[in-house]
Amino acid sequence: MSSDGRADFRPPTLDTVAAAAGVSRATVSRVVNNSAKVSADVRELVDATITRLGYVPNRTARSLAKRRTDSVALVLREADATVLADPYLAAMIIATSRSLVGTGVQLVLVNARDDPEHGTLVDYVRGGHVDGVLLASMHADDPLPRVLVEARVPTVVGGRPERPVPGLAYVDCDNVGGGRLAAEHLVGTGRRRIASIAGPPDMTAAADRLTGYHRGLAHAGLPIGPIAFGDFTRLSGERAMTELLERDPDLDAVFAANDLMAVGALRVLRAAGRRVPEDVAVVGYDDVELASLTEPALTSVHQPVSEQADTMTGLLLRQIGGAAPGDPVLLPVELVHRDSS
Amino acid sequence: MSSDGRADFRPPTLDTVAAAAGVSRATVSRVVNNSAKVSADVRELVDATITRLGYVPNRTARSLAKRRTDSVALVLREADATVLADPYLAAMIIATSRSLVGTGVQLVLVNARDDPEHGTLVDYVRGGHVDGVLLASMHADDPLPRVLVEARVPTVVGGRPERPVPGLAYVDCDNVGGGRLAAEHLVGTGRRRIASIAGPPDMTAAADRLTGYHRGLAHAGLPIGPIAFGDFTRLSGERAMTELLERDPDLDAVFAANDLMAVGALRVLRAAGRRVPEDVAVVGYDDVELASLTEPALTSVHQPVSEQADTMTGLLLRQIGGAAPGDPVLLPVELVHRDSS
DNA sequence: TTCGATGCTGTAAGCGCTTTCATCGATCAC
DNA sequence: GTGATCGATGAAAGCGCTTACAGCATCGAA
Repeated sequence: MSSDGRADFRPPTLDTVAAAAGVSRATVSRVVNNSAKVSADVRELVDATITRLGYVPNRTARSLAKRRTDSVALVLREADATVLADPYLAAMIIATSRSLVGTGVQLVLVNARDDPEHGTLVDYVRGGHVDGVLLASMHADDPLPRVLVEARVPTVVGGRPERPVPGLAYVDCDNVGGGRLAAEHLVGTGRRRIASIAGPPDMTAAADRLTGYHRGLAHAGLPIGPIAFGDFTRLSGERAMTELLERDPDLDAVFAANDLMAVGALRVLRAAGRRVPEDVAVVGYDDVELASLTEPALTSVHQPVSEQADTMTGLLLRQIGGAAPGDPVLLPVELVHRDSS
Repeated sequence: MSSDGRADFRPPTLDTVAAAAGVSRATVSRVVNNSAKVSADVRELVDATITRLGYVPNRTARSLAKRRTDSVALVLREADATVLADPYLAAMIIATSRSLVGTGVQLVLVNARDDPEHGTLVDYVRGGHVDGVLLASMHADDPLPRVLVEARVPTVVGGRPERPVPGLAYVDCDNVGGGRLAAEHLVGTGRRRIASIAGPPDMTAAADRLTGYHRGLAHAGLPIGPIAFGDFTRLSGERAMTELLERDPDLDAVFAANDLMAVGALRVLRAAGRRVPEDVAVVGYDDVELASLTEPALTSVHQPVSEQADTMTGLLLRQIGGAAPGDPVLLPVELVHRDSS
């Protein structure tokens, strides 16, 4: 009665197949792995037995024997759900998943900030359940990349780490260039009192965009307008925009460090009776799908998410294969002009 | 030279620790697993040795020995990126990830439609790299749930499967109720020529919403208005709305089976010179964040994503623990009234 | 005929961990 | 003092697979 529950069920193993086919385990293994040195008839026999028995190799056992799991972790370093709701991160997850298709490598999603102890993640990773780690959404003070490198875990970071870690590969988008692009665009369309909603200063992406934006203004000989900081959420964008309007009611443009905050700005501007783009031009960043759906549609700096994901997984897999980490990669961005500017 | 690459690096094992501490492997294992029968001083000694050596247990080996991986797969059955861009799915991924935090169970993300052969996924899952499977975004003809149940893989489906599979647990939201809610709301606000943008008929969520919508209209004694089908993408929503306007230029309301399509409808309506909600009321479905960001903000049927994810993982973990699959769960939905209706 | 290739196949030693079972003092009741 | 009991530890047998290495025909060349 209680003995036929699924707990007792055991799928066929290599031994089962070997016994049924009258060959050795090794031979079956060779057939399964398409190893060359098996005669045609034996291979056929074994194949037949495999399908007859419905045998499926046990990946865990294989991993143990080969010391390789064929899976990589994507770890997101964000504390709360609000930030995780950022469509850019979602896009990153999906893109990463897609770029792994066909490689036989599986994606393990790890939300690390949520772990009770900090050590857990490193232990997990070092515990050998994944061959390598993709790191996204990092903050400046994060010790993780260094720890991983020291533990000799193949690692690729999405975005530039705060300070260089020797032997750490990363793939960044040209945030400085993007910020500058935004500034130049606004200047180029005649705006002169440009404000900015910056992202959290502890994230290099945010800092770099701000730097680029400053350079763009400086290059045009314009003074740096008021700046308010947000945390990449829409709500923080609304707060920042409100603050900016108070500080300079006559501003004629605003550059937000991501689209979500730009959307917040759009709302506040509308509520304050400003017309976009007539009175105030708005430029966002990321170019998530949302940007094309707002009213007016948002001009935004496009990030090549898929390309970034592809590059990251490519570097990681090469590293897992034994190659050196390789140099940092910087991907170009471009401005997508829509109705808000 | 070439012999000190990372390929040759081997982290300490149980044996290493045992030898260093002068005890047996078994004892170290007991300490690591907090098994009770270890004397205090030995435990202390072993703990010290562990930290000194920086030992981390190898999860793969443990999995093999315990026949348990402590990870589950979330498989998404969608072919192309467009559909995967649906924020509802993204929310589902994040929510699932979050609901697993603290359980010690890892999430493996599998995008199954992309696999070259259809069999691969089943093999992967049966291959024992995961203890169970969460299935999302399923289509009617999908044989996967039945296959999984037959292979005795603990499985929980998100959404109602097309036809009942004995021994298959699923967690659905009340789509019939939601459709009805939408219809009643529109009727209740005086709309009489109500059209609908339905989702793909091969997904039960879409079909059920349509059913509920029909019932709501029937209950109010209203005729069923024109219906156009989309595939849950915004573009398909635009196409559908265009078609509906042609078929009935005087319609005064439209119910879309998800928010993305509702957004598409909003655009087309605006382009056609209809005011929302004055001329045409619009109701969406899912209540993703986007719904509150459109202009006008979208009335939508709210789906309890987090609750669904929590329930699914709960059921799955129980099932992995040996419990019976349990009865299907139906979660209630509610209408969130905003400006578009 | 003999020897060395050559090509398959089997043997067996791991991979690093868990867990049962046996062992061995120490403790206790009598 | 004796046997029963108990708690802590070790020995060893797996978990299911890979992969040297060895063995054994078979074949061609000398």
